[in-house]
This record gives sequence, C-alpha cells and structure tokens, in this order.
Amino acid sequence: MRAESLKGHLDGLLLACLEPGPRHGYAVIEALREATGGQLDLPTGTVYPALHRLEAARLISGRWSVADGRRRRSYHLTAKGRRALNSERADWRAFSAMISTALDGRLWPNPA
Amino acid sequence: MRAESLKGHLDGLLLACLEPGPRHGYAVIEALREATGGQLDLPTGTVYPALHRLEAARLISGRWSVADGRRRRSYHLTAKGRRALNSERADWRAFSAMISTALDGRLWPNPA
DNA sequence: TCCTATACGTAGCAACGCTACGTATAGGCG
DNA sequence: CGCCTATACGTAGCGTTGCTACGTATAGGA
Repeated sequence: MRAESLKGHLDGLLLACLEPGPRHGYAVIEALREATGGQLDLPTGTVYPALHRLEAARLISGRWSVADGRRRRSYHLTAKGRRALNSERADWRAFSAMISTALDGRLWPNPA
Repeated sequence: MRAESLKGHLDGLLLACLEPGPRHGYAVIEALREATGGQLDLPTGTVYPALHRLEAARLISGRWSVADGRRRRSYHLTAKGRRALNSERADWRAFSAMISTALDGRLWPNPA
C-alpha cells in the first residue's frame, strides 16, 4: 500500500480501534494488524504521534499504568471522540462512494 | 470534505477522468465536478500540478493546441498510464475494503 | 550474554493538496 | 470604453501527516 493512501484516514481507524474499550499504543498496533489480517502493520512512528494528536484534540484520553514492570498508557474514547468517530464514518461512506464511482468511470462526461 | 482525505487518491481520479478520451486541464476540473455531482470541485492549484506530475511520470502525455484564441494543453493516457489506472483501481478496492471493515468495527479483538 | 518481545518516544523528511496569487483572451453588458 | 465573467494556464509557499531511523527501557528465554 502506498504511504499516502492512508493520509487523512488514520484517525478514524484509531478511534474505531478504541471503540470496544481502552487499549495502550502497542496494543493498538497489534489490534490493527490482527483486524486487517496483517495488511496494516503500522510503525510506532506513525501510531504514537497520532495518538498524541488525538489526545491533544480531546478525542481520546490516556492514563499511565504499570503491568509486568512495564509502563503503559491506556487510551479511551471521549464523548467528543465518539462523535468524531461517527462523523468519520459518515465522511468515509460519502468519500469512498465518490471515489468508487469516479474510478469506475461510467459517469464521465464525453470529452469535447 | 477534509483536505487530507484525497491524498494519494487524486492520481487515480485524474487517470480515470482521461480514460474516455483526451481533456485539457480546465475540462478535467469540470468533468470531475460534473461526475461527482459537485462534490469534488478541485482548485486549479491542485489539478495543474497534479497533471504535471503525471506527465513527468509518463502516465499521461499532453500537447498544446489553440481553440477560440485560447491556448490549451490536452492530455491523454499513455500505455503506462492505463496500466497505472488498473493498478490504482485494484489498490483502491483493497484499501477501501480494509478501511470499511475496520471502521465498521466488527472484527476488533477484545481489549485485554 | 544475547536476542526477542514488549512498550514508549522523538527528530527530520518527503509527499501532496490547498491557498493565494498572477497572466491572458473572449465576450457580454451598460 | 470600462467592467465583469468565463475560460485557461501557471507557480510559490504552506500545513498536515505518515514514515524512516533512531533512542530508551524492562522481562524473559536460549
């Protein structure tokens, strides 16, 4: 998959990933990989900054804990995050329908 | 629509738009607008540089002409461009299926 | 001792769409 | 004639964002 295709769609993925319940960053990466059958194996340099962005935007909220001697930061959706997720879903449906029909190419006006 | 959602997907749209036959840049913008029912109204600062990129990559080829006293650059798909378009279509199907199922959120593993 | 898995992080880069301009011609309207 | 709109091309610079390549640290098995 080309790097740019994901741009603008990662946030929705992360929010959806946190919808069933809180996860920490490393678990988010694993969940993404499992849920997509290995198609999406995001590097930490993509996921951690994205989680920080989402937290700064108050869409998710994190807190530190310790398990097995390792510190973790678990994130959960905020109310605003849930609304954003619904919005992302609606946006995605419209966007993907648009691209699909355009790429399909049955509705292009005749070239002059 | 957010600006970033289109990133990485514009090239495919432009190639698909040129598939029925040659168009010049301004006509590409109008075709995009008509084909999407006005959803996609791209600024010239988006389309012209993108066409230049595609031409530099040999996916399209353009030539100057004059109509009604105005110069135009008409672009048509190259063989490489047609292959790229098919590739973009396959990529899009895989990508959109992935995002759709992930956003839908029925396959997330249970949070620990 | 060394490697792997787990777990967090950042600096810097590259790509790309968009904003805001600028140039020019044709044609309609007052 | 002046002005506006549509047509038609273009670019400089910006902001966002995902990725590469690092760095830090603990736990546990070989």
